[in-house]
Amino acid sequence: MQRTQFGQMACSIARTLDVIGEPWSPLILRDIWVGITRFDQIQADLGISRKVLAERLKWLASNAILERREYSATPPRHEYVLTAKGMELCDILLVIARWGDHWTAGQAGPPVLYRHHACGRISEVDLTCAHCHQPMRASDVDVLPGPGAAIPAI
Amino acid sequence: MQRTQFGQMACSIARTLDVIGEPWSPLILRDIWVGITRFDQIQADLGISRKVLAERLKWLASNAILERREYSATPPRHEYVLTAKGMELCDILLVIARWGDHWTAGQAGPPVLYRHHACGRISEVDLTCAHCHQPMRASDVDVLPGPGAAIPAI
DNA sequence: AGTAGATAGTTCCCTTAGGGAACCCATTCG
DNA sequence: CGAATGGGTTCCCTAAGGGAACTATCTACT
Repeated sequence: MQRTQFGQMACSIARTLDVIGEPWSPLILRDIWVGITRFDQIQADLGISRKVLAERLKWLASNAILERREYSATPPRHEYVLTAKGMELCDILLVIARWGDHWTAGQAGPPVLYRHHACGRISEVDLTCAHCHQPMRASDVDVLPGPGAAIPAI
Repeated sequence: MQRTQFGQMACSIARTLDVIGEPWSPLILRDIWVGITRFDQIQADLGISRKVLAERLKWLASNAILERREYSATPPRHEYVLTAKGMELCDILLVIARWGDHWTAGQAGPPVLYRHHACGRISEVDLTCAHCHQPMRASDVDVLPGPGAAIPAI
């Protein structure tokens, strides 16, 4: 398909999508996040083609999102674990899941719930301002060119 | 490519990706968010194929993310505006951009900055717990099956 | 009147990425 | 020994993305 590469754009969104923007990547990340860490487990859970799964895992590992770790030498067995960089990517999943819960769950209710370690309650994320701690949503901000703006694009 | 449809999975992440998971969709959303709202403007800004852009806009409009609005009758001219549902999707972009700023910006610095309306400062989002208002990151939660969990998947 | 330009797409062909099944190889279990 | 498990790789087929050309409508200029 000779797909356009996003990595060279002067845009943090495009550059992030270059890493996890391909179909399946976020779902693979989700599986590893919740503890589905082995090749065959992920393949069975998602129903993804083995070929595509192998490609994605290799790509994510080469971008330091995942680490391929041997947990048994004989027979050689591997699992994939998140790096710190990869764990921070999962923050995005939390926000994606919240939108899906709000807009696509229907009367059945959300498929999963999130329990917050700090307070022990079933909760959801709020987006707040790092400075004033008030809600900070997409509709609450102005977007301005920053120092890395080669071209005036986001 | 006979791509697998995510919409039927019992997973809010998969269902959200079914709406905006295809390549380009998040970047189209971003453009409209920051005020690039007309077909040719978006096409020029992103360098996307006109065919794919037309397909994406039609899909996003049919999913009530965007609205196609006539802003001039003679000649007939249209722009695309975000619905409330679409504006909430942009919250995801805010978090995606934060990750990109942290991990891909390099020494040039972030390409764009975000000014928070409430406090007027250049800031970034924090993810906090809706209950206890402490930080709530992907590493701070347990994932449990919820009422809509047909299959025990996230 | 004729022509150029802007807007918003649609149509065409070509290449390549994803799907799916089969295959491979090493080790361990019964 | 044969079967099962884990972790992939290889093959072919189809459909999705890229890119350029084409269409259509109205406005503005010469």
